[in-house]
Amino acid sequence: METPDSFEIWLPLARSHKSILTSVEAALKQAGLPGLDWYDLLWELECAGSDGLRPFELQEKLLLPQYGVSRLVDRLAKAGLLERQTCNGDGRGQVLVITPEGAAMRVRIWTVYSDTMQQAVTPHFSAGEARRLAELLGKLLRPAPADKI
Amino acid sequence: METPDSFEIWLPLARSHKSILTSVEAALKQAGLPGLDWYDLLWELECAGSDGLRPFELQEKLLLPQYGVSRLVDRLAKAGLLERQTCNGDGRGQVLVITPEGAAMRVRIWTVYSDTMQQAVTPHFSAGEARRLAELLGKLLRPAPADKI
DNA sequence: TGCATGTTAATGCAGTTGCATCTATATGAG
DNA sequence: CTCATATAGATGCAACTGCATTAACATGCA
Repeated sequence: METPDSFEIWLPLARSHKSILTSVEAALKQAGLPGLDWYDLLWELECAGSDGLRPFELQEKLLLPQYGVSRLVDRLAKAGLLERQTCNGDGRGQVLVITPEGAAMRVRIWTVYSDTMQQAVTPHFSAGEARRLAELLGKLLRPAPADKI
Repeated sequence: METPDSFEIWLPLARSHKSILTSVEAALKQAGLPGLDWYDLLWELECAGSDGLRPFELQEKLLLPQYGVSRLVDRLAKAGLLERQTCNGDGRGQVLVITPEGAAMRVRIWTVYSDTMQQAVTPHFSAGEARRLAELLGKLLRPAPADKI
């Protein structure tokens, strides 16, 4: 039995990612809701609570480039979903805090997001398979064991 | 032991996808090569050989919207990597055929793509894990068993 | 044949992204 | 304190994307 090369992982990963993402974004658009980039940002802000987050912290959490965060934040702020507060202690920076409207929007997105996702993923797996897949995908995220690089 | 919900699959899937994709695109840019969208198109054309492919066939294979293919093809054509041939039998359509330059470019991209991918994926898994992960991801692509929808 | 309907592909426009650069503030050495 | 350097965030411009629409051809039916 052969060792699969990395493309036998990457290829289905990329394709299923694209296909699921397309479904979810279509469902959100259908519902007149903003896309997953907004959701992800709102989620992080909501987790951070009233302490808020600095843009550069979002950058790390969301794996976005600096200007990506800058503009995304701009749009969410214009939509009233977050508030920019001046950062005492660092005059260059700012602190981003979710508004009640932002939190409400996150929930609205969530209902559609969650639903579509469930339909796209669940039917393909038994409980055991799902658990194993989640576990294996987790390994892809964590830093690789030092001896294998 | 609990059944994981679909997000325990989607979340690491989305994150690892983004992170791997970013690595590969960065490596390609670094090497002065075009991105993966160009690669994917060239690959399909090369597979199709001298028969070529119709744009709407690419659309299905690449999971791209119609206008996406139209413009991507435009760019590749301008770069001389494919040729548009008139389609005898359907005056609306055209047949896209890869040029020798296109095939050469595909190989150049491949060396970087393949290399970066290998580094991003391989260290995380044993051979058995890799095989299992590839298998499970495959299930996500194929249509779900009818009785589970 | 003549016309209604469907299919293939292109495109104008507005919104978004990537890249490079820029401003403003912070930090540390002398 | 003063200057060099580093960091936080914004922005101009060109390229790209999504959406809606359009043009050109195909197909089927009266």
